[in-house]
Amino acid sequence: MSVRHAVLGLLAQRPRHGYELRAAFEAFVGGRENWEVNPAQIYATLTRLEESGLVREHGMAQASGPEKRIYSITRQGKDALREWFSTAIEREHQRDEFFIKLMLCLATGQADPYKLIQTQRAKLYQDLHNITVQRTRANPQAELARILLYDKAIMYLEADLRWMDLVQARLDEIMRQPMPEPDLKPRGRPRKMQD
Amino acid sequence: MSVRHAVLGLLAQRPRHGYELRAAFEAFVGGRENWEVNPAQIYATLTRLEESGLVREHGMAQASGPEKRIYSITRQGKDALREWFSTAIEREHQRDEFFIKLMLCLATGQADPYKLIQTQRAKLYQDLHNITVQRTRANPQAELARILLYDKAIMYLEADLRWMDLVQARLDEIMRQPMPEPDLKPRGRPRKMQD
DNA sequence: TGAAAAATCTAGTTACTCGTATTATAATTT
DNA sequence: AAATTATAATACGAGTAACTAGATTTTTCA
Repeated sequence: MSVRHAVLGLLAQRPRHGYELRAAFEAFVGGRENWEVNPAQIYATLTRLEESGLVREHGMAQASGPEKRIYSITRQGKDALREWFSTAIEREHQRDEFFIKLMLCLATGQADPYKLIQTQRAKLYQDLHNITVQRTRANPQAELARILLYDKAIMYLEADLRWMDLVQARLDEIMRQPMPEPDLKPRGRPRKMQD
Repeated sequence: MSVRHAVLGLLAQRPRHGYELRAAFEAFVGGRENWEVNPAQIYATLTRLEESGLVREHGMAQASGPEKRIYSITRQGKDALREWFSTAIEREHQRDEFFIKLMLCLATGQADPYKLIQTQRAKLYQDLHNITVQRTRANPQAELARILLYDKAIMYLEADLRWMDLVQARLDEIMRQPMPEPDLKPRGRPRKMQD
C-alpha cells in the first residue's frame, strides 16, 4: 500500500519515467536489500494512479532506444499526498505466522513444538547477526537514515527473541489448555434477546 | 503466504469444507480481530492446493441446503506440511512505510517532519493502550496462547515508540545529510576484476 | 587493427500468487 | 415476512518471478 504513495511522492519532486522511479525508490529505502520492488509493480501502480487522476502521462518518445513514458503529478495527486502526510500509518495487523504454526503443531501433533521453537530462534539469531554486521558497515556521516532503519530491525529481532523465551517458558502450560475451537453459531434468526 | 499452510494444517486434523475452515482458522489465531480472512481467500487457496495435489475434494452433496464441498489432505499434502514445520519462517522484509514517508517528507518539503513524527507517535500510544486493555480482559486460565500474542504486539509497539524517540533525536542530523540519490551504474561490460 | 563475443544496463511486458471488497443465493429460525 | 447464518463467486489491488529486446561498453582473438 505504500509503493503507491512513494511513487506519488517521487513524482512530486519532478516528472519521471518508470525505470527511473524504481531506481529512486530503492535509493530512498536504502538499497535493494531493504525493499526490492519489481518493475511490474511500478508500471501497474502508474497506470492505476493515472486511472485515479493522480498522475498524468506525457508520451515522450525517445530519439533512440525504447520509448520512455514520462509521468508527472496532478493537482489531485498533490492533494492525495498531503492527505497521506497528515495521517498516521496503520500498524500492520497482528498476524504472526509462527504463532499459527505453533498452534497447528500442537493441534495436529505432526511435529515437536520444542524443535519448532529452537529452529525459529536459531534463524532469529542469524538474522540479528547479519543485520548487526550491515549496521556496523554503514557510514554514520552519510547514511544516518539507513542506520536508523537497521536499528529498528535490530529492535524487532530482539523483541522476537525475548518473545520466544516467553513462549518456551509457557509452553507446557499452553499444552495443558484446550485447543481453540470454532464456535459454530446457530443458523436462522437469533432468539429474541433476553438479557 | 501462511493461510495456505494453515489450511493444510487444519485439513490434517480432519476433512472440512470452506466455511468450516474459515471459522477454524479464526479460532486458531484468537478471533477475527487478530486475523480476519475473507471467504474468497479460503476458496481460492483450496482450489490452488487441489491443483498442486496437496488436497483432494470429495464432492459431498448435501441432502438439503447448499452443496458443501469437503476437502481432505493427501499424502503429498502431509509431506508439504512436515516440510513447513521443519523450516524456520522467513522474517518479513524490513519494509518500513513510516520511514519512506519521513524521507519523502524531507525530500519534497510538502509537510512538517516533526508533526509527522508526533502524529505517528500518538497513534502508537493509542494502539498500545487498546491492546493492553484487550490483554487484561483475556483469561489466563483458558486463553494463554492469545495472551502471548498480545504480549508480542505490545513488545513491538514499545519498540516502535523507542525508535520514534531515536528518530526524533537524530532528525536535525538527518536533515543535514544529502538525500539518497540513485547511483547510476556504468553501462557496458564491466571491467575485468583486478583484485 | 578491427570485428565478433560477452556482460550489463535500460525500459518495459506477461503471467502468476496472495489477499481484500463486494455481492449473490440458499437455508433456517422467529 | 424478516433476520441472520452458510456457502460461494466475481472483481480488483498489491506484489513476485521470469522474461524480451535493444543499447552500450569491454574483452578477446583472428
